[in-house]
Amino acid sequence: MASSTSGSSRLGRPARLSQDAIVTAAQLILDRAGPEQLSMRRLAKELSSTPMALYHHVRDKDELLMLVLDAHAARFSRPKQPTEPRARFVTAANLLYEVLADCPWIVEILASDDLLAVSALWIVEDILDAAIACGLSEADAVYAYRTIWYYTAGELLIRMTRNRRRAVSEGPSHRDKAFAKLDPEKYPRLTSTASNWPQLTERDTHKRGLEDIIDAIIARCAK
Amino acid sequence: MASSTSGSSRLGRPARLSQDAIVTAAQLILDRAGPEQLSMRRLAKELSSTPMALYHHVRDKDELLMLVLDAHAARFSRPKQPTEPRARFVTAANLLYEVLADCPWIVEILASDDLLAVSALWIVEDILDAAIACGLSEADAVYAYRTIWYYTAGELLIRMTRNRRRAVSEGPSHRDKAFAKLDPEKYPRLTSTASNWPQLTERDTHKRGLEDIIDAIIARCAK
DNA sequence: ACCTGAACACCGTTCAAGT
DNA sequence: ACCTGAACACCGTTCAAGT
Repeated sequence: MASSTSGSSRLGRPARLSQDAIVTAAQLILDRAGPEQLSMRRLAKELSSTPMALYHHVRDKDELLMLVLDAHAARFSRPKQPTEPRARFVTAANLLYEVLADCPWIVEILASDDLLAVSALWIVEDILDAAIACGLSEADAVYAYRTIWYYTAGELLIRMTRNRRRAVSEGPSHRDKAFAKLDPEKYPRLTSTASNWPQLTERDTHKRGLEDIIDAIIARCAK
Repeated sequence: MASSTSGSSRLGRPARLSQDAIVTAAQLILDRAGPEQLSMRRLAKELSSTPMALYHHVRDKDELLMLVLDAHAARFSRPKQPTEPRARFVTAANLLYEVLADCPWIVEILASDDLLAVSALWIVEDILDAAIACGLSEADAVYAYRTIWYYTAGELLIRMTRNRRRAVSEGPSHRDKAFAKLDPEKYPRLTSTASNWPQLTERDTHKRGLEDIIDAIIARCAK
């Protein structure tokens, strides 16, 4: 009875679904339609299956998101580190950002779990290692990592919500409208800097921020 | 026919609901039950009303959240600033954190809108002003504010999701389990710093991070 | 073991109607 | 003007049943 299908020498009939197929389909939805479009129901539809079939391969939605992050991080290979300690630190920290910057759905994971996909652990490892190479103690290295992580997560969060807004409504954003009716008497600084707020080169700016933070931590820990 | 109720000299009958009452009730739910418990339906129930009645006083849930943030920020009075520029900068930046640190529901707003509640504008104003007093250009002041804001938002986001986790399940967190089965060969730094990760004095640590960031930006912009 | 259909207990929001 | 009930178009997840 088994393996009546032509060519296949596997035992039993193949499962219609697999964790791999589910994760791949989820990534497709996230990339094409955004995180708010990813529901178990829609994912099932995309796979020509039923919502409940998914729960046979994945514990719940949180685990699914974690698996997606894992698959994403696995696509990045661990690069060779510069030898000069500070450059190594900056490179490692920037990589954390680069790995996450292109996936807007990451916020969904941030909001539901720690960021510790197994495939991404080497990023944390490299940052800690670079920090220690710069002369920081282990406790200071952890502190440095955390500062960098907060800065990065915050940037991602804000940028993603701005993108979401833009996608939803084409009109002026809440912030634009708020700026428009600022009282210059009460808020002179906000008024005069208004033209500086529309930001452009986000990636470069983030890297500059990282360098500032790293230099500050090195300087304080050295003295 | 009007004002047949004893004592009241108002015209017409009083509205059963008001924006104020709705916002107050929403704050109560957020403080007592957390952001994931705040739904229009539950809020209506708390007010002995129907979900749809709310929409007469509030455009949608996003606007409601914004109003809640506004009411929260309005409870803080603008403090006197120190005269010394750097101390002013640190104080102003730290205040941004203090205003937000006690409201775990803030993340819900971060994820849905810019943080520009009208009542909170003076915080941004003070940070910009302090930065300029430290000798930064207007463009650099905006950059400094943004760096501080990302750092703060990231900290809030991560801390809040950790609290949420803890509230849901009492068992060891995802991160604790991940640390437990780390391969020391592959991740020596992560392994040896593991004991440094359980963090305690978050508020002090955040302030230290702020000082580091501020010093770095001042230093780079000065040279 | 793997999958299905129906159901549970929710969401935010719209619409047409009531006073 | 203010409020209501019913409905629309969704969620994640559980349960009992099918092969």
